[in-house]
Order: sequence, then C-alpha cells, then structure tokens
Amino acid sequence: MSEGNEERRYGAEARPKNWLVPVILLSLREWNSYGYELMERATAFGFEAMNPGTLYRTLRQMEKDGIVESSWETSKGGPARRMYSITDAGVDYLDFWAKSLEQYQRTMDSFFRLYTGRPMNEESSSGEKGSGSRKDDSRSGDRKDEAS
Amino acid sequence: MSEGNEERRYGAEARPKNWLVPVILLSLREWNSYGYELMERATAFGFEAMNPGTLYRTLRQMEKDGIVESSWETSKGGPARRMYSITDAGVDYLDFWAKSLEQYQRTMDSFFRLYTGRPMNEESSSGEKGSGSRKDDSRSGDRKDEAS
DNA sequence: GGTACTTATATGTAAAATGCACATAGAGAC
DNA sequence: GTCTCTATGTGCATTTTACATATAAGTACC
Repeated sequence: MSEGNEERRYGAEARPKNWLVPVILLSLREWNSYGYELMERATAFGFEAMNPGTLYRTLRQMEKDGIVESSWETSKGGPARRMYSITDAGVDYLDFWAKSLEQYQRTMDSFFRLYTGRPMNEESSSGEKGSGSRKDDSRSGDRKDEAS
Repeated sequence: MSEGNEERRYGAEARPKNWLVPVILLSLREWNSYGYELMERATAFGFEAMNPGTLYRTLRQMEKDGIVESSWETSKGGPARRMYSITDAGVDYLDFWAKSLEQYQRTMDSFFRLYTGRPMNEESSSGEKGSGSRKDDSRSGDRKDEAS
C-alpha cells in the first residue's frame, strides 16, 4: 500500500486553462476554417481526443467576445459549415496570449532547473529529504535558503 | 467598437491546471514545510496572489491521495503548524508531472514556431490571411495544405 | 426510396478546478 | 484586555472541462 495509485484525483494535465482558445486563434490566423476541421488541427496541439461539444461551444463564446466571426457556407457538399475567421481583436488577443505563454515557459524553466538540478545530495545535508522513510522528523522549517 | 474588450471572458491564464500540486511537491522534495510558508514559495512559480483556502485545501487533498503526509508541530512560538513532507508516492508523482510538463513544453514550442515563424507571406498565397479586413469572403475552406 | 455512414453543428448536465469571502485560534505586543 | 501577526481552515459561487446525447444534411449502397 501507499504505492502510487491510492485514490489519485489530480490529473497531471500540463496544458494551460483555455489552451484551446490560442490554438484556434493561431489556426485561424493562418487560414479560415470551421469547427470540424479545427478539431483535427487541435490534436496537433495536445488535444488527443477533442470533444466536439467543447470545441463548438468555445467557438461560439469566442465569437461573442468578438475575437472571431463566422458565416454559413452551404456551397460545398455535405452539411453546411460555419466558417470562422479571426478578427483584428482576435489577432491582438492572440498576441496577448503569446505573452502569457512566454511567461509560463519561463516559469516552467525555473521549475525544471530546480527539478533536475537537485543541487543537494542525500548525505551532504541533514539527510532527511531523499524520499527516504522519515515520518515526522519535524525539524520545523528546515529550509536551506528560503525564498531568497 | 469591436475593438479588443467587448465582454472578453477568457482570461489568458497560461498556467496549467493543478499547477499548484507539482509546485508543492517540488518544494517539499527540497525541505519539509507547512502551508503558510509554501504559500510564499508558490508566488515564485506564478501565483502572484495565492489564496490560503486554495492552498490548504490542496494540501489536504494531496495527503488523502498519499503523496504528502503531515504532523502537527507545536514546539515553535505562534500557532501550531501542520508540517508536510513528501512521500515516496509523491516523488513518483512529481516525476510523472515532470514528464507531462516536458511534453507540454514541446507542444508550446511548436505553437511558438507557428506563431513567430509566419512562414506564409501575404502575397504568395491567396492573400486573405494577413489579419486584414476581410469580413466574410467565404471562399470556403481555403486552407493551403489541409490536415494531410 | 429506405437504411446506414460520414460529415457537421449543437445542447444539457455533471464534475472538476478556481477564486473569494469569511471563520477560528494561538501567541506576543502594548 | 484587545490588537496584530501568524497559521489553518470552511463555505459558496463561478469558471472550466468532460461526457453524453441530439439533430441534420449529404452520400453510398441495395
């Protein structure tokens, strides 16, 4: 017991909230498209199994927000498609997202520096932090350098 | 009108879901700590204004999940602290998170390649995609290479 | 001309995650 | 005593995401 799979509830979903939005905007900046096609595009950006519902609802909301606009296309064979295109506001918003993502990348970089760096080896320090078996060696806040 | 701020509802929050979990685990892998202190640590990883409620609830859930464990510390002055330490399962889970994050970094890289690269110039292709002013030039699915 | 399949869009509901406001309480300062 | 700082916690509402299901136009097949 106490292995690695008790009742884990947190999914290690690394993708940011609303990730679908910048992905759609970026796709639409390249060429106009419609829901069904955008779904396939999205799989290239981390959405293994994209649920139609989520996508179509997101598109509608994005249109309400004025970052995309749409019009029906009936010329082609098959069911009508709602063709989307990005607006100027959408382009601005994509730029805004890009800045946030850059920031996020930097944050992740510092995460990985700490994660892989492992500047401390088990025996050189107090020797309690090596994923050993100490239960409650409560030496209260034994940080080495704090949030300097 | 139709600028960039109609009723925008999507926040460009680039940090991933449950980001707090790996941040806490990484902190605890370095040294044991408690909620109040972990809150400060978290600000270094993108949580500008960390709400106590969120943090403490997350810690409790993580303990239920067996990835951290805690014990009360009353030796110090001030109110008692619940000291947390990471478990073996927690270390495993942190590793799992790290893999997910690496994967995601790669995805974001391709996003940025597309975003900054702009391999298409306005005039060489159909010429409608330069964030210009076309409204509904519905030329139906004018993608250049589709999702081949 | 009926049935099955693919494309395409959409809604309804529930679960999960997040944010915000507030409650409690010990210890030291005054 | 009461004020403030540290410290942990609950409740509630909103936001985000997931899952299931509905609808409908065209095409293929018999």
